Amino acid sequence: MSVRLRFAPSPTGFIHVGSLRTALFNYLFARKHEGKFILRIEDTDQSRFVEGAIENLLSIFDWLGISFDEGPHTGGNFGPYVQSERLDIYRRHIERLVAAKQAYHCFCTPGELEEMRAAQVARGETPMYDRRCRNLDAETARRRIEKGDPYVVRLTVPLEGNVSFSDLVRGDISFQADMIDDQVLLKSDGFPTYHLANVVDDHQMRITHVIRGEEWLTSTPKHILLYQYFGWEIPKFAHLPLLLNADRTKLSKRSADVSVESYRAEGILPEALLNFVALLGWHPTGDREFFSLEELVEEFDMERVRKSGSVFDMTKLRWFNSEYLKKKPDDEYFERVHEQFPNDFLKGNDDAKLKYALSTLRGSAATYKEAAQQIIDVFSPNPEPDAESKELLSHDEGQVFLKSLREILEDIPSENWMEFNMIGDAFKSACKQSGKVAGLKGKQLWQTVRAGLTGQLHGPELTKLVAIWGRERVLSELERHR
RNA sequence: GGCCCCAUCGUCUAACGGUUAGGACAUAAGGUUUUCGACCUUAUAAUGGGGGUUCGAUUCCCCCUGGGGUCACCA
Repeated sequence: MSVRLRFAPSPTGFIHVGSLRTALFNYLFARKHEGKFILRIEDTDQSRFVEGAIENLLSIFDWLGISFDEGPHTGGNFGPYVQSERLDIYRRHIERLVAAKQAYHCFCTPGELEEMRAAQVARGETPMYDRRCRNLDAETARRRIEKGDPYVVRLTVPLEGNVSFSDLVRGDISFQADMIDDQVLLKSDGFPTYHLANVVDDHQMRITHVIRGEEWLTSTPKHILLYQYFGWEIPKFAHLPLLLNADRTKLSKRSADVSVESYRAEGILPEALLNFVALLGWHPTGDREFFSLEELVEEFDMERVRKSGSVFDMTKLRWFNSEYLKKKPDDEYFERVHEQFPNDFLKGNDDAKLKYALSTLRGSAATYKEAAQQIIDVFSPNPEPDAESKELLSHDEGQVFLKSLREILEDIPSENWMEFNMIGDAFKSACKQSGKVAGLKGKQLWQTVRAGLTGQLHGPELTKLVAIWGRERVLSELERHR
C-alpha cells in the first residue's frame, strides 16, 4: 500500500519554522517513499482563524518549492480538506462513540471546571477532570440536551491498564490509563477538538504515517484510544524533537523570529532555509552539509532522526544563506536586493549606478536585506567621523596628504570619472603619489585615505567606493576633513 | 508537582562496543587583501555523575543529576 502523509496546520496567519520543519519531514518521507503528501487545514478553533491565512500558507509553500498532492486548493478524493467543512462527519462519529459509551456528555460549566482544578491544585493533585458527568444516565443527558443546556462530549478513558505504542523515532512508549484525562472531543460550540478531528480525518484520508512535533507525544494515547474505539488501523507515529530557543526552551515567538514569512521578507533564500531546517534533528551519513530539496528527498531516512531537541541557531542559518547567496547570478541578486530598497531611496538613485554598486560590493552580506542596507549606507551621507579618524587626520602628514590628493583628483577630467574601472585605478595612483608627498605609505596611507573619505576606519573597498560616489562627492568629502 | 521524553565541543551534529571522539557554525590566532569584510591556514573546545555488563564502553543496563514537553471547550 502506498504511503500517505499530511501537513495539518491551523490557519493562524503565519507559519512557524517548527511547522515548516514538520511539514518538510512529512514531505521528504512521502516523496522518498513515492507516496502522497496532503494538506489539511485544521480550523476547528474559530477564535484563532485569520483571514487570508490559507492563501498565505499556499504562497509560502509555493515559494519553498514544496508541493501538495491533495488539499483544499487542488482537491482530491478524500476531501473536504478543511475541517470546518467536515463538521457533520465529526458529529456522526461522536454519536457513534456516545452510543457505545466510549464517550459521554458533560454539562460542567467552565466555571465549575475552573473551581474543580483550583481545588485539585490546592490539594497538590494533578489537575484532571473528575469525571462527575461520566455516569449520568442517558435519559438525564437527553433531557438536558433538549432543554438546551450547553455541553461537551468527553472521551471515556479506561480506569486501568496501559496505552502503548511504538514511535518511529522514540521506540516503545507506554502510558498508564489512569493518568489520561477524559479529553473533550466535541466543544460546546459544536466544533470538534483537535484530538477527534485529527483522528477521524487521518483515518478517512488514509494517512499511514503521522510525523509531528514532540509536544504531541503525551496526547498520543488519547488518539490511540480513539482508533481502538473506532476499530481503525493505527497509523505509524513519529514524534520529532522540538526546535529550541537559545535557552533550550521550546522555540517561541517571544524570543526569536519564528515565522517563515519574516525570513522570506528579510531575504533569506528558500533553499537555505530548507537546507538549514532539514539538518535540525536529522542528519545524513557523512559530513556533507549542502542539499537541495531533491537531494534531501533522496537522502532522507527516518532512522536518522535524533531524539533530542535542537537549538535554532540563527547564525548558522545566516551562514547557509550567505553561501547560497554567493551562487546567485548578478541579475537575480540585483532584483532581489532592489525589492528591499525603500521607495524614497530608489527615487534619488538611478538603477545603473545601484547595479554597479551592488555587483562590486556584493560578497559580505548574509541576506538581501543586509545587502540593501550596505548600499543604502554607501549612498547616504557619512556619519560623523570617529575618534580614530580624527586623530589620523589631525597630523600634519594627514593634512598634506589630503591637500595633495585633492589637487590631483581635481585635475582628472569629469568624463574620466564616468569610467568606473579607470577611475578606480587613477584614484589608486593619486593616493600613492600623494603618499610620497606626505611621507605616508602602506597601512598608514590607506587608513588616512579612508579616514579622509569616510571618517571611518573600515568600510567597502575604496577604489570601488570612489567610482560609485563620483567626482563631486569624493572631492567634497575630502574637503570636509580639511 | 504528576506523567512522558531527552542527555557528545557554546551551537548543529558524526562515530550502528575497539577512532588521536570526526565535520560544520561561532570564537581566537596567523596569513593574504596596503583597512574592515571576504578568503586561506591553524588553534581552543565535548561524551553530566555513579554503578554495573564486557577483554574493551560515547555506544548496552540501572540509579542519580540536569534539561525539556505536557497536564484547556488551543492546536
